[in-house]
Amino acid sequence: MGIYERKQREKERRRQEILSAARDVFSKKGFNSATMEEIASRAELSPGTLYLYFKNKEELHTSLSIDILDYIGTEISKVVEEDISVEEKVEKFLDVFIDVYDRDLSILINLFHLQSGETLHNLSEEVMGQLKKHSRKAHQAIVAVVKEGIDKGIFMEDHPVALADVVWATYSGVVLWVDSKRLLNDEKDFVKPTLKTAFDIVTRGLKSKSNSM
Amino acid sequence: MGIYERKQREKERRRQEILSAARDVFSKKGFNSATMEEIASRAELSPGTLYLYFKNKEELHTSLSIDILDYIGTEISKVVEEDISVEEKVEKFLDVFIDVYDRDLSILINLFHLQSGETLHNLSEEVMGQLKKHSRKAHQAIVAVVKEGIDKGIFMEDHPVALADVVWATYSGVVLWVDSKRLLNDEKDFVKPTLKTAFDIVTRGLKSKSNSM
Amino acid sequence: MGIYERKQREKERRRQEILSAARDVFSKKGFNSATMEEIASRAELSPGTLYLYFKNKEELHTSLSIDILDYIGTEISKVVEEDISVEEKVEKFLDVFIDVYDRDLSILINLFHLQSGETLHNLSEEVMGQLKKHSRKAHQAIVAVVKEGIDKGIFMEDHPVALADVVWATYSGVVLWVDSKRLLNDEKDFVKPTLKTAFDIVTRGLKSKSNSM
Amino acid sequence: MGIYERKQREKERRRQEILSAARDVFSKKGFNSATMEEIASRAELSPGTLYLYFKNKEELHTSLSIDILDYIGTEISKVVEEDISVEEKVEKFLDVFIDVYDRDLSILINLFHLQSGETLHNLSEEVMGQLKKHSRKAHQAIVAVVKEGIDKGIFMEDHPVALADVVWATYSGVVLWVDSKRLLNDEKDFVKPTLKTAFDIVTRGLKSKSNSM
DNA sequence: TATGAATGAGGTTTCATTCAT
DNA sequence: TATGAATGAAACCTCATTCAT
Repeated sequence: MGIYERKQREKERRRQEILSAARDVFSKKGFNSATMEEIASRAELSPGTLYLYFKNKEELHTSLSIDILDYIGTEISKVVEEDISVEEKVEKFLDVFIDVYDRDLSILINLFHLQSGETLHNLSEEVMGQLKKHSRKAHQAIVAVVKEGIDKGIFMEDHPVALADVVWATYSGVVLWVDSKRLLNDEKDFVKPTLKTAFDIVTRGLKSKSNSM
Repeated sequence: MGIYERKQREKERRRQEILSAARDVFSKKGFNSATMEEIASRAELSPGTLYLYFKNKEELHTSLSIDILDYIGTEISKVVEEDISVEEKVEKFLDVFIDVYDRDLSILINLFHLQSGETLHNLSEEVMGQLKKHSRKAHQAIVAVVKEGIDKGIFMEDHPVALADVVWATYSGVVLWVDSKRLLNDEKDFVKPTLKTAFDIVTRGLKSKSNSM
Repeated sequence: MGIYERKQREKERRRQEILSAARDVFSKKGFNSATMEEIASRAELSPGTLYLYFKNKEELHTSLSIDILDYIGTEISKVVEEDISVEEKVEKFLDVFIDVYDRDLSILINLFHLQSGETLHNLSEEVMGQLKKHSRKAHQAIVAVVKEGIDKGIFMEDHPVALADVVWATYSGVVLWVDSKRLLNDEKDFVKPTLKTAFDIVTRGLKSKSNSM
Repeated sequence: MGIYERKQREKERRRQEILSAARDVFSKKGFNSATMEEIASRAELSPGTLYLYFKNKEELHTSLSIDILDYIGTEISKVVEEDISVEEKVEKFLDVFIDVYDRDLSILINLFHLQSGETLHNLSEEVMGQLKKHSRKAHQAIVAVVKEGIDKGIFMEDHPVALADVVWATYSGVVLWVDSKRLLNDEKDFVKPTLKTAFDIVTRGLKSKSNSM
């Protein structure tokens, strides 16, 4: 391994340390209340160093979302290629979502909150591009499966992109909605069963072309 | 009209003016970038006056969400009592949602973003209570219709609260997701058709008790 | 009683109500943290009304000090005329001071804090004049007794004004110092015994002309 | 000198610069009218920097008092160990007090005003602790000398702590009282002669055990 | 590359005071 | 005389970001 490579690797490691510290702090405090100093201190670095790796606070925050989007995209894409039925694929999607939910709920919520007009400025072209790329990757995987379902005559014939949107929207909607119900009413967490119910309903809905309304 | 009544009415009018100004500014700038001074100036008032009507910035912001929640709850509740079929009621829900979407997208998005841990502090008991009250009202109306569907043997038998969650989650999920796709990819706004598709699928899913997977 | 007189009396009563409310609030909160609104509300008046009776917050506060100075001056002056020995008069001074201390420690402390450069501005000529008048009245009573002591050959011969200053300064010094010790160290209140000790020492010192250092 | 030491020293120097600027501004304007911005500007620093060295305005102000208390405590303690008579020690106390008075009257007054309930909040544990420490140090030195006087049969037998309180109270009382007379009546400053008179009287009082009242 | 002290703009909020009624 | 809604100045303090070392 050349000296350049070693340096690159070292740099990437440091970057990950910062992201990890940021994840902790953003999760605990939320975007506004989290301070760059606390993130730096948790990463055992000085504030200034953060800016060698990330353009600004916004971008550091977004990078976390990209990471999780990347994970979702990768896992979902794997499902597409598997040699199983369409129904099983949809069920595997659910597994991926539940897996992500378990990994880091707060970042997931951040991800859904990402695009509120307010947030999408200040991002560098590169970060913006990555966001798009990973977002599309996940979405297209879902589209592929929906298409397969249509092609095989299992799913209703409709615009597959819109159907994929529904799948994805249902996912994010359930996570946000149930989480907010929990916060508002001190109810216990029931995201997972609701996600299961939602996917059942949506899958049934997708399949019910024959006896549609 | 007594003098007390006139004063109350005047006070309420002023409150609405502030809310209106706040709506404009929050929509344009987002919560953080919006300043109390700008809101005050748009309402043609001094900054101090805002604090006679709202405890702080947070609460002013939340009051906007409460307004829209109130509207949703009221409109949806009306649907429940109407003398139409369950399927038509669900379609009317969709109309309400689309109506709200048309009225004020940005505040709607704010509403969905409201409950992110970070935000739920600093709210006075009263505002918090209202938030809960209106939120429940809307939800319970949906539950009522889902129950009616189950009772009439039209919808699959399942926990109706969870089913109502799915309906609501689908709604908020579609709005958020499609809006974010628009922002991210400069695509055109296709929230409404996607909402339509989503409600079709969910309604079919709910009805497909006989030929479930 | 004419209508004018009745009005005057009514006005004075209202003034006293405000002063009483102000005393409570200033005592509890201190000058800065006390708000005109709280004082008004406690006096069951509106904020604006306060300004019909007092030029500003500063002056309202000072009026309390004047009241207590007035009381001290009056009581001390009575002592001067009494037909008792000089030593007994000094002891009666102590009684007056302890009496005042018991009545309203916080206003007493305010009185001593009154003159900190920062405070003496903003006072109307009239209030300023009253402050001087009452302050002098008390002081001169002490001077008179000290002079009597000197004349009767009981007290050391020295500038009687300076001696009176010492008496007065000892009084205020003990109150402030012991009170601050209490606050700082959570000790119990021992102002009264220390005042007694202080007056003993000072009286002895005043009398010890024969065996001076 | 190591790099760490140099940094420490630099930091302390900066702290002193801020204290010095604060002293000027507080003296001129009083606590409330002084602004952090003016202090910063006089120290040729930005407002934010002040908060790197002091938690808040309150604490910056108190730190000035601690400095002067420290000085008093140190100087008075020196006197205790000297090989001179008790009477001379008391006279040296007076010198210390006059010295402090000359150095910085306004801060001295601040010191006496410090403990008025209103002020003792907002102080960090550390600052509070220092305040206590230095306050005690000075007081205990006086107690030691009073005890010595009692032991040597020079001073009256009484609770020495109370006697020391009287000494200290006399000092602060004279400074406050005479200063306020000056402000109120536009008289000239006669703190020093009055202090001298007061100490004479108190010392005589302390010594007059034999021919007490 | 890393530091971390310093920056300084700018926001929220308070509250004494005013004035139209 | 009394009201009390409105004012608006101004203050404290935070914290993302920079830059000399």
